[in-house]
Amino acid sequence: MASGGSARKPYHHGNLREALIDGAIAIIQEQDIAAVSLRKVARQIGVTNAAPYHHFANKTALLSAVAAEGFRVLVERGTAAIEAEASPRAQLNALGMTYLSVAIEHPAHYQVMFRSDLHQADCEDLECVSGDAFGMLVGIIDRLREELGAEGDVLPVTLSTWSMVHGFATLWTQGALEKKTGIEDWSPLAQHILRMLGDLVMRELEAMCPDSGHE
Amino acid sequence: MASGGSARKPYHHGNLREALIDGAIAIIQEQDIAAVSLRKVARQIGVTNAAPYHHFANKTALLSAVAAEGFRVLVERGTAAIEAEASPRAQLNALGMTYLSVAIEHPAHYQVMFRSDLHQADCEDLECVSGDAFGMLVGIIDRLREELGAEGDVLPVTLSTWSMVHGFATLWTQGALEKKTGIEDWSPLAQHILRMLGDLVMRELEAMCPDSGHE
DNA sequence: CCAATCAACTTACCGATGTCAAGTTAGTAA
DNA sequence: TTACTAACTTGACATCGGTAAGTTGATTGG
Repeated sequence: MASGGSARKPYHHGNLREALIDGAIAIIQEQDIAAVSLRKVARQIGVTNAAPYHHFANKTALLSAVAAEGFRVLVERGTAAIEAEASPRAQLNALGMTYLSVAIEHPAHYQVMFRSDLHQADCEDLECVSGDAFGMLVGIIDRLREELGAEGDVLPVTLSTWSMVHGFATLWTQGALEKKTGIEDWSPLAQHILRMLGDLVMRELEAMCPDSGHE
Repeated sequence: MASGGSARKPYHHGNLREALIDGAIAIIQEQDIAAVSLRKVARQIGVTNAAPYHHFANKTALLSAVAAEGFRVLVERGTAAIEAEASPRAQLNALGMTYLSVAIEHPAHYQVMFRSDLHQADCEDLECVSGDAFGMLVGIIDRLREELGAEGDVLPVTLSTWSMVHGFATLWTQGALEKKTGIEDWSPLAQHILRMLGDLVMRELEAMCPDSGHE
């Protein structure tokens, strides 16, 4: 939507929807989820209270869009990390570190992604792109299974992986780990944990091979 | 509630502090964190807007007390579960299931426990009792280490355990796992994951034994 | 028995928020 | 030019967290 190239502020913003998403993300990055209000975002853009309601049904709709944008970044960076590695095992590790980097570098944005109480009930876009993110992990585990010749349901292994990485991310971003352990740098600890996690996945999948001796 | 035996509502409530905590928990159980407001809690108890401020500095102080109460329940049930098992390995599994039961049976209360943005900055009571909860896990891992004769830093193993269980709890209570997998009953899946996690802990600790062959 | 004290509670208010109804503006298509 | 419509504004409502100042009533010292 153009609305003319004049320098004076036009009646129609021209790109309010994206501006609202960007504005909300900016507040989230610089401050907090609690600091986000529709009125403040609108004010910063130079538009009145009610203007956002012509682009988002309510606050949760805007935050759903913010969450979706976060998943989009996660998928983008995750895909790049996966493609940079050859073996599925290395890909799993790379995806884990990328996931944690995204989460810990943008803690508030990460929280919006997983606080379902902030989301609209049935936001197709969000469900789709979060599904894509989950799909990256599913894909790696599946390639690993093929490589090893494992048979059976890999869902529990997949979910345990997601759980551990997500748990570490949330505990760290909430400050719980730093407070309890005094550790300041998350990266070495994360590497250690991802190594253990990778071993777990490998062993579980190996145990699922027909010739492994286990049932 | 003491404050004289007359049936008429007395000016002094007599036990407002605990009534506020119980009222907030009730709203959290029946509805949502977002449904909790100081005014609504006060209203249900039959007291005015400003009354809670004589017992709690602000809303976060009340929610910190609510969170602490949650950790107290967790420690109580966790301790009972641990004492019901003989081997550290079984204790680890029992503590995991108890943790997940508490979290999933009271999802909103569990969120309050780990949403540090809802807590007061330096709530000694909360830090103390949440430390006790972490201590249960630390204790089990330590007994396991002694039993196996492992040497070295067990913190990474401990944190990976906490991460996985906490991650599963948060993903489940946010509805992410149910939505992504279609699984309705968390318990069998949790048992499977806790078994894998127990194996991970055992193997890592065994690898830390002086005679294990690994460095 | 009385007066002083003090914590517990109330009243009245402030600014901010999410949301809505109704009106206004400005592009666009006939 | 006219009609239509999406985008935006105005103004309002109920509710919220929080504060200042006043009121109540139990306790205590004399």
